[in-house]
Amino acid sequence: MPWELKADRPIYAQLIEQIELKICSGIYAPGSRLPSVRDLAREASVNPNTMQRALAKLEEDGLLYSTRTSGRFVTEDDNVIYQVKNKLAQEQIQDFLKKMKQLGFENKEILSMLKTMLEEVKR
Amino acid sequence: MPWELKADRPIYAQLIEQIELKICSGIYAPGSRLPSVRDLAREASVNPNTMQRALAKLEEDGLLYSTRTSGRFVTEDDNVIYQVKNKLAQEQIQDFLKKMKQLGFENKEILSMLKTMLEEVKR
DNA sequence: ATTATTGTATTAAGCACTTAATACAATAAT
DNA sequence: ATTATTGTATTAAGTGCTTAATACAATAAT
Repeated sequence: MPWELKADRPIYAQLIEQIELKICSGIYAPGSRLPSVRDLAREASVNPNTMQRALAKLEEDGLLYSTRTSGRFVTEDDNVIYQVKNKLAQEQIQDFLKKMKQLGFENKEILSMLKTMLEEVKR
Repeated sequence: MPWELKADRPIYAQLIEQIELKICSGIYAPGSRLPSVRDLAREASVNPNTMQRALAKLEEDGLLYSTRTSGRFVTEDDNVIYQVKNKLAQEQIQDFLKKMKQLGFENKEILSMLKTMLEEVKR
């Protein structure tokens, strides 16, 4: 999964989101080591400072921790990850429902449109 | 519905979205006149230039049109609105599903979580 | 005709984000 | 001990967003 960075939002915020996703989905496994700031920055075609900023935030949230020179690691605490994963999911659902209702769709419509989309994606 | 503007994204982009929503949901009815740029800007606590920028974009998309001095109006073309409404809905659904899958949820889970949330909101 | 209101354009300043270049601090590897 | 790699910090410059102040253009209302 490559890095997807759009210009309509601060890059550091997008980096936070995408790294969060990779941790919650297990792509970055608990306890595993991340590439170095410099490597991650190169990978994402981003300035190291920008990547550092994103990582610092995730560290603040407890998803990552860093040791002085051996690198930066995903937390081993499964519970922290689980909590974040569910928090993000709840937010996604609520935001989605809010937007759809603002657009003027009813619960039934939302559900049926979603089901339709799920069927289509299967194929 | 008041104006909700967060600091994590360009204001003009948020204005575009929210006005789009109001048009698609009929809060701003087809053919109806919008408040003036200055009034809208005051209403949203935003600089007139910023509001102007958002309106210009919506005009470009065909949702609005302006006459020199009698103001700015929502298009009378129901079809244009319908198209935009559905395009936005499709985007919402796809983005939502993408994020949820990246988080590691299966179709079944997504559907059941959504249903649960819909039940809760009812109350 | 005059006035007020509309959309529109311009210029300048402040701010946050981003990049760039560089340096320092700590320690694992040698 | 030395070296390389790690995270971290600093300073400066460029860019885009936002605000502010102002002016102009067109026309509906009077």
